[in-house]
Amino acid sequence: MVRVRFAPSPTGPLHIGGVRTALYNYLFARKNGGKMLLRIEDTDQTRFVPGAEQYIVEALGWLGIEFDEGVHVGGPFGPYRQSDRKPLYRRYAEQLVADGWAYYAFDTPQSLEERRKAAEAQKGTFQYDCTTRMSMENSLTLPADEVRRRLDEGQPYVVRFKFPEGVDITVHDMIRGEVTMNSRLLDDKVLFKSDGMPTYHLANIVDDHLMEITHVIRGEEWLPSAPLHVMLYRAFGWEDTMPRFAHLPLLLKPEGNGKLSKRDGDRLGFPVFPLEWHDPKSGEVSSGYREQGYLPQAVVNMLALLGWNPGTEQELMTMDELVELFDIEHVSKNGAKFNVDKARWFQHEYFQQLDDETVAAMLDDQVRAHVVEAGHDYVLEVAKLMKERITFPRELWDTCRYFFVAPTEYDAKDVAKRWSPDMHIHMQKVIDILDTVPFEYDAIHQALLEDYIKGNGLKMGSVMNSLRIAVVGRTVGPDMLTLVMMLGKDETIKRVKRAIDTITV
RNA sequence: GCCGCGUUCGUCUAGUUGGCCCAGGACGUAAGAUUUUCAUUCUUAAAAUCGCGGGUUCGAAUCCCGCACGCGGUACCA
Repeated sequence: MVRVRFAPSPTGPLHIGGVRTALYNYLFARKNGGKMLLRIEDTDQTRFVPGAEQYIVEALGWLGIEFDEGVHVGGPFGPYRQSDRKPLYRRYAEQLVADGWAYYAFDTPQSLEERRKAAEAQKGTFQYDCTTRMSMENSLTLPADEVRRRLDEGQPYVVRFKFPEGVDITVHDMIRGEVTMNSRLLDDKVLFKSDGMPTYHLANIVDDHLMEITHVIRGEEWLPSAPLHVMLYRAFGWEDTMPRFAHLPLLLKPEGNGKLSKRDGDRLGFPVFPLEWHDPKSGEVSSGYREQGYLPQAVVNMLALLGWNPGTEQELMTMDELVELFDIEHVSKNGAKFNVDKARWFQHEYFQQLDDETVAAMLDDQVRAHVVEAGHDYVLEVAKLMKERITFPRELWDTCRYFFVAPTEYDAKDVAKRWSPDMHIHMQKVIDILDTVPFEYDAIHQALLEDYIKGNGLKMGSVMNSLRIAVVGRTVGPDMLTLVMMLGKDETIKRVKRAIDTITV
């Protein structure tokens, strides 16, 4: 039975790279008929941000990434929040010490800092490892009774992993193959902090083991510490049930280099967060995909293809199709630069798939927000007609407004281009035609386009676009006569009259 | 510095066992068609000496070695 987990730290809003990690875990679980769980890794009390956990749950819910177990839905392996599991970790740390895999260290942050400074002064770096541990204050160098005494006195200590010297540790990564590192270069990582909380490394291994996780799919930033994790499984004697690892490539900035960071989003004009985030401390607001009007399916599809592809030329996939097609072996090894244009394209594609009724409802909301008087009952018709030129819901009002309110000003450039001095005469003729000819599409088409414009050798582009300026305010929009039919005779004539009176060339 | 990972059109990528690749698709860009306009749509084009340099081979993007560059890690953060 496949069991995977998404294990974010509640230190702020969920980054879009984290969302992708969650998505890949989800796709992998579903594809293999396994379980997906959400575990909150809040072992760093100093970085805890209120609301972050709720944000994570809400964001993933919005995107349709569902969990079988987790902090918000419960489950047989709970609790799923590491702070709620706090009492459990000390025992494991002590077991490691008892078995000789770890030791107590009493070095203060200041003394550690001094060692680092001293090393730096000699152009070296200090690392707490097999070469230095015997010159530090720990249970390896202190007499046993002294260690006992300090512990009994309640002196602050940490538990460090005692990396065996000179062993090659190989991590079998599902995406990268074998990655080998020598323990000589690895440092004695703190497993248990002086505040009584475990570090990521300890908590992660203990919980993954206890929760019977079979596959760990996480960001590439964890690859360097993967050997430590492998060693921990060995030290605990859990190597036979050790999960398989997959380290995902990072999401990079669109320009330049480097990891996509929280600041890049608004600077570059696209969100890096799924949902808008209001920082409780600074009050700073970061935009979110949802608030920008992105459809969750578009975000999911776009994210899925950033670092993975089905091996075919298919690019548009529903969540179900992604589940069906997903294959961790097809995840690429190199980092992917985030591309805003592609994100917009996905959004446009998915917006087009929306029901006319759905789009109409969105439009209706915006119309109500802008127009005081009621009386426009063709919202659905407008939605049908205008949908294809919309990417985001928020564009609805701006591109459709002339269906609901008459223009109050006329685009100067368009006027200069299309409204010739004799246009007042032609527009007056348009009014006459509308007034006398039966108000039907074909009849007006015949009278205006065929008989008047073509019959008199006038320029179609000039006259029709001037009419458009009069009715719309500028030279954009759908078929002119369709628009006129929708607005009705009176409203159209009113608008043309006003244009004649207002526009001076 | 040290360790690790990576490197195919501007971007995301196809290319899994070397020949069907003088490298395919998509986004974006350009041109054209359609539309009375704009957008949509459609067609076409430009765009990668496969990071560089060696090698192996009849033949390499694909295998080997070296180098360069980028990124990640190097915290009592995750």
